[in-house]
Amino acid sequence: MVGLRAKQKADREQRILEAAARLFREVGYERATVEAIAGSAEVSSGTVYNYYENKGDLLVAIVAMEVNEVLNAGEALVAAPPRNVERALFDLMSIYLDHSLVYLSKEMWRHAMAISTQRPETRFGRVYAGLDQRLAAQVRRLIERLCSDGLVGAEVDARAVGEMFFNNLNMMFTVFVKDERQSLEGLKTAIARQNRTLARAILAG
Amino acid sequence: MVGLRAKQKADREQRILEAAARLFREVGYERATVEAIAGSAEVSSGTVYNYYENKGDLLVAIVAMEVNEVLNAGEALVAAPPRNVERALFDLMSIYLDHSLVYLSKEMWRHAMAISTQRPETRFGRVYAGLDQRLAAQVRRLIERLCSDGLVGAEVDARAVGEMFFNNLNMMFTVFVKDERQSLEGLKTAIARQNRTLARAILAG
DNA sequence: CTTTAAAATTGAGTCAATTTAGCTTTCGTG
DNA sequence: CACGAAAGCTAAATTGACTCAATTTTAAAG
Repeated sequence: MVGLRAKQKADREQRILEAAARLFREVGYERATVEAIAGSAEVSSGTVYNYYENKGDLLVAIVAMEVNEVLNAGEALVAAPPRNVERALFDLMSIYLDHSLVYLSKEMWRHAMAISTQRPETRFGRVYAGLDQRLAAQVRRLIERLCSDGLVGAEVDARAVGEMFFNNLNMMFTVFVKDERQSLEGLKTAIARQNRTLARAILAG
Repeated sequence: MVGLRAKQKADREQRILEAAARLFREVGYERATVEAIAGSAEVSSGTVYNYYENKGDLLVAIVAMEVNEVLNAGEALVAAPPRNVERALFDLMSIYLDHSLVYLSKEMWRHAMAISTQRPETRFGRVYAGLDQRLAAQVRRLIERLCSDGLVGAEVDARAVGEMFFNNLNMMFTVFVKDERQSLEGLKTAIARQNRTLARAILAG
């Protein structure tokens, strides 16, 4: 990172992303036109497309920040999980959920999910799917860890069970962001109830 | 349904829907322009908007046909399920999945899912969510039925368990339609594996 | 300090969904 | 049957994401 060009480039890229993040939150993803984002970052709309393939890429950059933070926080928990299966699951999911609306509004999540579904083969789609997979893998590793700690029966198919917990979480979160009225607390309570049966079933002994 | 106007109206609506279904399949949802659909139905693009709020509404009309058929087929199974929990679940899910690509391509499913996520408050979003809920309810009722048949333990939280099976199915199906290479057989095998642990855990006795 | 080529920016233009304004057809009524 | 209103149609206008050819800026060499 030397030379005027490199500095200006990084600067502009940053300004564009900040402008997008602010406008997405203020007026929503759809009503934030690329023109307005460009104007707010003091560049032309064409320049936005030098840095980001399309409008959605601006969104995935924000989602990636969000998910990377919770993945890091989750890693600490997986390394030393509570010695109680239900509690460990609840704590990990709480890390994900409590952080989920810090950078992104529900509306932004909806658009991010929609684009990743609509265009799985684009950069956006692949990045988003990759983030999802890393979350799923983390849940799976928690189960595996509890298994090797002897809290979960050794005969349990940790992979299958981990996937099921994650898929259920993911779908519940999807329903959550589609409903502006639902609260995070309500969501967490519902998921805890759903997890209970399976969590108890896999207890060792 | 009397008078020239009413007849023409029904006729046009039908022609537009048929043209849309054909073009969506032939060239894909995105490349099927409203202009082309209108042309194929021998009306102007503005007329399409008299019958359907937007392009997505054409898609939801097709999805609704699809889902209603599997709901009916599923009802028969719930009324007299196999006397084996894993088998009953597998059979119900097979009804859903085996039928899933009859009217809709994967690409059409992706767009349907995306739009319902993006705009949950529109007619499309509400209709789609309603169909999802009816499917979820059917899975839940299967569990409840197996419970009252004595195959599933009476202490089991049938609602929570049913939701978990359905959410897992739904998320696996979402991943399936995002990947053109994945086969229906592969999907069914993966889901059966995931279901196994929970299905065995809720057995009576 | 020029020159030059590569890199970056710009904004006018394209494309497809949706909206609109005005015209045409149908229908009920006297 | 003729009239006015309502319903429905169409072509044209609008909108916003995205492209691209022309222009400007930068950095390196002489």
